[in-house]
Amino acid sequence: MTPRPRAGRDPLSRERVLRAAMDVADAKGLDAVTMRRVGQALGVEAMSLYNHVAGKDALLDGMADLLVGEIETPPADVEWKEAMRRRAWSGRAAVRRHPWAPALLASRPRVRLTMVAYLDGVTGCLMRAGFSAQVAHTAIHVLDSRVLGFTRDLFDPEAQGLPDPAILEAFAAGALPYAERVMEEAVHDDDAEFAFGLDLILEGLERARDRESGA
Amino acid sequence: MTPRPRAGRDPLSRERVLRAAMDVADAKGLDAVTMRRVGQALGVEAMSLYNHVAGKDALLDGMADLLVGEIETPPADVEWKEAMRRRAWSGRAAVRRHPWAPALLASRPRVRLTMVAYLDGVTGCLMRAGFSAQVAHTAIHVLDSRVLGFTRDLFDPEAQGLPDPAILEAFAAGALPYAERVMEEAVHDDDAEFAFGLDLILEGLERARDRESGA
DNA sequence: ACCTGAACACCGTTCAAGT
DNA sequence: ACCTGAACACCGTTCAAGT
Repeated sequence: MTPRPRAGRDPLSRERVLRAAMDVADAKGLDAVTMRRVGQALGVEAMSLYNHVAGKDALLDGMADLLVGEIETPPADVEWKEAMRRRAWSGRAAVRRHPWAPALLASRPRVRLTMVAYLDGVTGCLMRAGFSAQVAHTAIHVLDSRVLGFTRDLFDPEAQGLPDPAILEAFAAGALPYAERVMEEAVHDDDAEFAFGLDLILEGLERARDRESGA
Repeated sequence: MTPRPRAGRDPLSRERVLRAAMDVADAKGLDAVTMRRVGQALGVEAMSLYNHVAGKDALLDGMADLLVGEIETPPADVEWKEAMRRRAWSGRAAVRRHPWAPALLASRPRVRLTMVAYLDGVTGCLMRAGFSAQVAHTAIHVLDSRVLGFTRDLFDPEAQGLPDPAILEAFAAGALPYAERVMEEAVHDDDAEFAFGLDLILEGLERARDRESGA
């Protein structure tokens, strides 16, 4: 006697809306993700989506969150290089599945909690392996742009506008311990970090070159 | 007796249209770049822009080109590390001036000639310093995402759709000699390159860590 | 509680018309 | 040769109305 949802169709949900949006993006590109078209993919009018998503912007944020969620998080006891490799390859595979990912992530005006959580995981992995907060911070900038390209100076309180309240809550709850340590312990000299990361890569390149021609 | 352009206003031009679009993006963000608003910034109706730009997409491509053009190209006799640093810092400064740059570059569906030319310059700098095409190729992937994030596998003929005819012309004219050598000489094993670049960075990080804690 | 239809302001683009 | 006004199809979003 419970009122059945209309003939054969599964009921809408935030999850289903976001998945449909990702499907549309996979099939026809990011620009094809319109409220009307996502609705159409679900057999529903565009306006129905607003019952499950605040608007287009929230829909895009939700897609970004699901995307970051597709990156494997290796258990804490995996050796650090192996863990970094798994994450990197997993992120790369996600971008392969969803070629619109870099454009989407680059277009999001605000850092999302999912992104900070992801970076917190990376930071933790490095710091448990003996990296200082300073070097871990640089490592993130170097490694991350390599895979997803959504790194900004997440840990610099002055670098962004008003942060997502959910991020502040997570910090207050102690849910992002490594991110917190980076904020407290690392010197936020953007230029120095950039120079450091750059030299680090350049030294690696030079060694690779000499190894190749020398041996 | 030459018919004067309308009272006081400079005549429109492709250059002026693109500059106005960049100004709008600088001031109000990339989403604010609409034909109507760019026209407004020039004191003109939106439809006038079509006399100087094929459409919105061409306008965005033009913005991307101007952006890449803002990156300094050091003379060929500058020592390679110094040249790489100058380019990197210059690109970084461009992104600082135009925060919408990563989103714009990530959103362009096709590689532009300006981008290939830029990468050709980088490749040349490295190869003149003794790098193999293989290592130079990897170097580009590693270095470039660090700064602008527009690297894709430019040199793999199968990796993209139909390339811009202007790019093919430039190749045919021998204007991109280093890009050509990379296409011919480098093995296009994307996975192997990714692994190599990743290990290169990881080794660098490990060394930085040991240097810090050891000394 | 969830979905809809009509409406509004805005978008890219076409085209015939102006000068 | 360049600019314009009106028009078209499409967009995100609001809101009153349906069930």
